[in-house]
Amino acid sequence: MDNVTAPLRRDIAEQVTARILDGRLPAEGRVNEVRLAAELGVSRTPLREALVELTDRGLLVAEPRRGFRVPPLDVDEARRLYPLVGELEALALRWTAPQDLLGLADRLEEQIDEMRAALEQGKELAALDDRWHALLLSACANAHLMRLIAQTKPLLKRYDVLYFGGLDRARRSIDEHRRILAAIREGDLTEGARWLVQNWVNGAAYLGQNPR
Amino acid sequence: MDNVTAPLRRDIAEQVTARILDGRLPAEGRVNEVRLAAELGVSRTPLREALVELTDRGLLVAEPRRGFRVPPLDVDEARRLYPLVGELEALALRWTAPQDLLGLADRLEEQIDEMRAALEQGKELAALDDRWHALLLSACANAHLMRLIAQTKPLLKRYDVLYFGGLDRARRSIDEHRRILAAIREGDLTEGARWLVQNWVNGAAYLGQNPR
DNA sequence: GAGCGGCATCTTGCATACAGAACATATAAC
DNA sequence: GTTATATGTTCTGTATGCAAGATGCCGCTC
Repeated sequence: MDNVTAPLRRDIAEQVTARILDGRLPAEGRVNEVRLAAELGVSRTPLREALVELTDRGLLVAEPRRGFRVPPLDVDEARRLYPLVGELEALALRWTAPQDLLGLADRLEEQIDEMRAALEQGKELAALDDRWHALLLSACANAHLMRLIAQTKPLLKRYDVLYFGGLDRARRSIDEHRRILAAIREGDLTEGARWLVQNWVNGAAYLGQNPR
Repeated sequence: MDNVTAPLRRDIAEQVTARILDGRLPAEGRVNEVRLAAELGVSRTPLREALVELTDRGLLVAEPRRGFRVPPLDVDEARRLYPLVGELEALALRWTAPQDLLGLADRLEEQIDEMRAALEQGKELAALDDRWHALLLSACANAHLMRLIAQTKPLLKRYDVLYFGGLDRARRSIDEHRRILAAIREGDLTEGARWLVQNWVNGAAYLGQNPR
């Protein structure tokens, strides 16, 4: 698919994103361009292009003459981000052709079964959950909406460390997925969208207390 | 407020955006970095940072080893963008504190009156319309949603040239604004959001035929 | 006349260089 | 002891340099 060599700033943006999400670039900390460039084995030029990109997505903030900073963790921000992603995904669901969704239904069900199995075995569900939502939205033709979703979701990952859902949350989420699937099979996308929003709003409900 | 000097890429991004919107950088055309940098009187480094930014916002596309291109005009894209902006603004309206909206009501009404006066004098309404929507959303506290809106709206401006609404559309739009304001005063944000979506969806309805 | 190959040129992508602003440390004044 | 100031260092923001891939032109072949 991608037969041409991707520009370096793409890799760099991913690596810097990973460092922000796992805390190697700590919240509130400033980004030292020369040091980071050295660690990544690249020069400052493509690094800065990547940093500009991440700034536009909200993963960094730029302060003139002071470079780039990792924004502070803010539970209030997280409580707003979960519903935002929920509404964006709901929109994408409502704007997907119902017959395309029906074509995905069997695979969506399979993945729900996999999640139940993983839950019983005590495995981590986050990756499976991401995959399910990605499949659900895979038929949405609104490229710009999909771009907004892709750019917003990483912001949430910063708060996964605060996330104390446990089994309770997992069971509830799987149940919500089943309801979304049922609504799709009945052709009621409005109902499906409602449960999709719920799925994300409930996610926010399981956020921990103020982290600082 | 902004007592520090803004980085050069901010100005450049604005100027390049202007050139895309008014056609000095034509659709389908490639961006020649050395020429554009010379015309703007800057070097390629901050120019490229600006181009990366605009690419992330969808105003440009990047092709590896071929630089940046202005994406083609696509009426289907426009027909999807108008409702998208509508839904985003509706979300912002629903997530604004009702009392804050009430505080804006008088000014919103004044601006509607200005628009009516401008309409009778045959003046251009686009700028007034932009200002009204900006005021309407000015109290929304969801920074990330506001960022998405700010990044998406410029994409629409590319299609203003295709826009043949005329007086009919203008009158209808002003009426929709009045209904939004009435809903705000009644405290019915759901109803206001519905009309706000309508306002944008109707905008798309006035798009011209296929441009190519 | 149409298609193809080779060569010169142009352009991008990345690396490096440099000037000025921000920062830190230490010294001086009170 | 605390605050202010001076100065050297660090870091960012922008400009410039360079190598490799893309583009275009010319002539050749059929």
